[in-house]
This record gives sequence, structure tokens and C-alpha cells, in this order.
Amino acid sequence: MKTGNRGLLSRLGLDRRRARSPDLGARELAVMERLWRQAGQSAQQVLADLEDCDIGLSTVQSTLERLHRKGLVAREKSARAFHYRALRSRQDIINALLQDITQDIAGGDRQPVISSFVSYLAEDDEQLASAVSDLLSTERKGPVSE
Amino acid sequence: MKTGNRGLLSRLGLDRRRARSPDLGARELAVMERLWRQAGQSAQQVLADLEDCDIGLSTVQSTLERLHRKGLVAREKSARAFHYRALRSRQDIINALLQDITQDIAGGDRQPVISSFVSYLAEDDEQLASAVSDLLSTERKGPVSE
DNA sequence: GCCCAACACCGATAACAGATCGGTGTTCAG
DNA sequence: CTGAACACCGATCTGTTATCGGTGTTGGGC
Repeated sequence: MKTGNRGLLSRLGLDRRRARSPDLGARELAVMERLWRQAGQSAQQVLADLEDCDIGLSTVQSTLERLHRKGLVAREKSARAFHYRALRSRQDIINALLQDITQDIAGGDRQPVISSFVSYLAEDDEQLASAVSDLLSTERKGPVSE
Repeated sequence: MKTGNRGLLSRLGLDRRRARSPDLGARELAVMERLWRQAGQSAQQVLADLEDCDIGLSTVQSTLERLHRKGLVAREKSARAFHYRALRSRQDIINALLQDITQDIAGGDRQPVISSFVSYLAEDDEQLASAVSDLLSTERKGPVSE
């Protein structure tokens, strides 16, 4: 019996009823990570992959079960054990997350998210960020669509 | 005594110890919203702004206190009541969120976040998305920096 | 200077979700 | 046919928000 950590997605007033992104705990995410790296693993194998963590097999099983209930993984029985594979990619998760941020923090307005993204880029590469910024401001006021 | 909703940021395995983004519940976010719209409000005024919600003054006070403890708002006593103002903008929150997603879901790799962002843009405007996409792939492989 | 309403502050409670484990029952393989 | 491996269930612990009521403090009007 340990931590009771909450997940990333739960941390900012997301309205779960409208949320697109799955609610994942730290352990759940770690397990997904393994399945992304290598599909078709059993609870046992996932546990072995997590060897630095000192947890029991049943903990991993519970985690996988929760993920299964949430529709994030599929499983197939082979002999005694289930083998799991991810149904949603890392990309899917991040995508859903951006949607949720837009909805819940920016109130449906994409502009603040886009602005933040530019400053996010700027941390790595100023030129790239300003190029993207120019593009966004030009195109959105210009003859393009809408 | 009601819901006990969890916040947005908590929903995806974020490691709180390294997280940059504050952990905000739904009510906390709603209160921040009011302070973003209008700074220098008292608990009473915030409550009035939230008139469609049927909650007590002490609930709002508690929420403001929690936000204060988290360093998200500053307060100043005027006569009997505290008046609050936001210390972190909506932009700040979103920024921190992007950082956290990068750290916790993408394992520090910005590429998946950037990819997701492009598909995020594409939902509104295909041309804009592909322009940004081109820019990103060209510049990052090109003669620019790093 | 005194008193009261307004307010802050504290503690209790409820709800909830993840993390973790142990026990029990099922099933395949030797 | 039996035992080990496994799934499955339920219990417990922890951390966090949301919410309120009670108690104590204080500033302003009288």
C-alpha cells in the first residue's frame, strides 16, 4: 500500500465528463510506456521491465486491468496469461490532452494554447519560434480559409 | 459537502515532484478565471461573480487560501477583507502544462508534442497546419542553429 | 472606548481515484 | 491429478479537492 499519486491530466480543473484524454496515474503511464515500447507483453514481463520498482505482480495486474477497463489496452489470452497491447498511442494521449487544455483552461479558445506553443518552441530555438509565429499571424489574418 | 473533483493537470501521470504546472481543481480554476478577468477582488466579490454556483462564502475563502498557499495568487488586506490578484496568468499555466506533458508523457522529447500540435492545428485549418509542418521539418534539418 | 457584523482561519467531513497487496479460485502442463 | 501460475476481487492507504460550520479577531460606527 503506497502512494496514491494522481495523474497528470487530473491536475488542472479538467471536466472529466467532457474530457477526451484518459485519466492516467503515474504507474499506469509507466506501464503504458512499456507497452508502447514493446507490444504483446504479459503482466509478468511488464513487471520485469519495471525491475527498478519494488512492486508485486498483482499491482501490475491491477494496473493493466484498470487500463483495460479504460479501453487503453487490449488483451489476448495465451496459455494462462493475458498478453497486452496498447490501443492508444502516445500521440493520441498528447492530442487529447491538447484538446482538453483548450476546452478547460482556455475556455475553448485556441489562441492561448497557440501562443504558449510558440513560447514553448522558443526555449529551444528562437528563430524557429519566430518563424512559426510569423506564419501563424500572417496566415490567420490573410486570405486563407475561414 | 460535494464533489471532490480532480483537476486537469492531475490526469496523466505527472510526477508532481518535478512538475512545473500547479495542481488546480475545477473550482480553483473557476476562481482563477475570475481573478484573471478582474484583479483585486475579495472572496465576497468572487462569490458574487460565481452566483450561478450555490456555494458558501467559506468555500470560496478556502479555495482562495489554497491558491494562496500554492503561490498562485497574492493578497492584500483592505479593512477586514483580503483582496486577491492572480500571480500567474492563463498563459503561464498553459506553458507549464506543455512543459509537463513533454517531461512526463513524452519523456523529455519535444518531438511528439510538436507533432501533436500540428495535428491539433489541422483540425481548424489544414493549410496552416501543413505550412507549420513544412517549416518545422525544413528548419530543424536545415542550416539553422544548434 | 465598546460592541457587532464581517471576515479570516481551522478543523471536520465527504467524495474520489490511484497504488498496492493478499486471498481465493481457476486452469494448464507435466 | 496435482501444483504452480495466473486472473480476479476486495480491502486498505494515501493524497487531493470541495465543502461547510464554528471560533476567534478586528475595524468602524456610535
